[in-house]
Amino acid sequence: MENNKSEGDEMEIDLSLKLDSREEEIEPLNEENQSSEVNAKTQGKDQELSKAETSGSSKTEELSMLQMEMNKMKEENKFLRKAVEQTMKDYYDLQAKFTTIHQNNHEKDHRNFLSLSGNDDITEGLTRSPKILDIKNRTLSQTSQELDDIMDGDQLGLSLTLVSSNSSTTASRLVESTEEERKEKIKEDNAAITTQIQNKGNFQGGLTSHVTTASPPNRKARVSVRARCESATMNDGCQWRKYGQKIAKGNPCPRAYYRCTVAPGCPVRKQVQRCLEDMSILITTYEGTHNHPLPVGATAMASTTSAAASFMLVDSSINPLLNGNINQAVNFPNYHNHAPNYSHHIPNSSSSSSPYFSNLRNNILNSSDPNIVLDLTKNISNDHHHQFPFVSSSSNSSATATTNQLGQYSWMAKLPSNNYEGNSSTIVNNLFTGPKLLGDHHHQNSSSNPILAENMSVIASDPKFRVAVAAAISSLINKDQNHPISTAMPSSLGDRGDSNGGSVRHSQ
DNA sequence: CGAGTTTGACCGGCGC
DNA sequence: GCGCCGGTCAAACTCG
Repeated sequence: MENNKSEGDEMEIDLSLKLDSREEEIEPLNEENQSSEVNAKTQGKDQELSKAETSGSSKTEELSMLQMEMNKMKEENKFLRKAVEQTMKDYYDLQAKFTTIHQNNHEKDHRNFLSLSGNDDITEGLTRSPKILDIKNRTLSQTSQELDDIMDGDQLGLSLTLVSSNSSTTASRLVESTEEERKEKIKEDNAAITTQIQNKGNFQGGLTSHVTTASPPNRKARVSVRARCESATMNDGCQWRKYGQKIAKGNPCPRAYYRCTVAPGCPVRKQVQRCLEDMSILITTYEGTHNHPLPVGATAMASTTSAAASFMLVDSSINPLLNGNINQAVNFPNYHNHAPNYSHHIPNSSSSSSPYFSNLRNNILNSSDPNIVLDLTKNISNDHHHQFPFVSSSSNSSATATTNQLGQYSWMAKLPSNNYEGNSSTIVNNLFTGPKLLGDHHHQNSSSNPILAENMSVIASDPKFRVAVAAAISSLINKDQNHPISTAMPSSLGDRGDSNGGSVRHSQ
């Protein structure tokens, strides 16, 4: 199977995802067709097997087997391609909104507060939006209080905080700080730009991203991920070598230093440290950009990383259509099947030259030193039945992926089996069926759409997703700071364990 | 024996 | 200038 190399180059995403654009053009996505195709394939496979048993392998059978393999790959490619396209499209939209907010407010009050509440009810979304927007015109303390109220409230589910700081706050200190400390930091920093995207409702996972910028220029962007992880490190699909360990001030837990060993001279490093307040939380900080193609396992997450970036950058307060609509925040394939009017912006394949990308990057990079902390630890451990089985079973993740590419999207496993067997489009569409469902879910009854609720929590609690989010942002920032040699850093695939794809001595 | 880990030493930035 | 601290180096060690 061949990669669509030209497209991969343009998309700035490692398309060892094996997209087949030609097939895509010839066969527009059609769920019914896909279903019938899949059925036909499975039937054909059975027939092939029986033939092989009776008459042995012949060339014809071999050909048909290969053809089936090819068809299967085409299906996967179709799905992945949709995912990438949707990711890019949504990303542009979100970036544009972020830019607008940033420009409108950074002069008066360097703080923006965007909210993506899980309530998808558009009516309520409209009522919430003015409230959120009004924060921008409040005093700093008022804004901080607002932030605290929201963060402390049960509505907190998914949040993104972008902090543009003039202080000398270092990334490591930021990592070490607790949630309250970070909030405190936000309060104290008059130059902070805070973008908070929230998803209330039953989204169990919390996600907080802080982009902290310090004065010294030319510092590498960093992305820190706070995630619950029992193992020493989280598997992000790359190979790491530990080169040091230190006891950092303020945290008796040693901080381990790793550097990427996938390619010699790769500048990417990461720090791993346990959270002082909660030893079950692992803080992983990435720095630098890979100077090599990512491993196959890592590139499989490339589309997810973009989705994650978009996921955090939605400005629901501007666009009522986006309000509380997780589906539009996360770029999952075929979304426009449900919201055709929203698919107005199919991304230009040259993302690096896109003004949207440039603007977004500039917004962050203008602050000199972007550091991002992704906190996805909230409410995750409290609801174990929402945990996706792959999270705790690291090796299962990749094993599933070999069965089906969809297996790499661990959150899909919560879908009804009949959908899963049907086709990927149905799976995705059922996963996020739009604002209406989400809103109903929140305001009416949690049982109104238990599948959706589970899927939401699964997404946020999946370590892969967390790392993917970090990778997306890190990649975005580093592309401007460093030479955009590679794709998102770091891609993730699976939890730590024996799935590192290399020597057992390779650290993850 | 090679690759990865451990751990004390070293270096540079920063604040006082 | 001095000390603190984060980050890195590299020799010794461990492991398969």
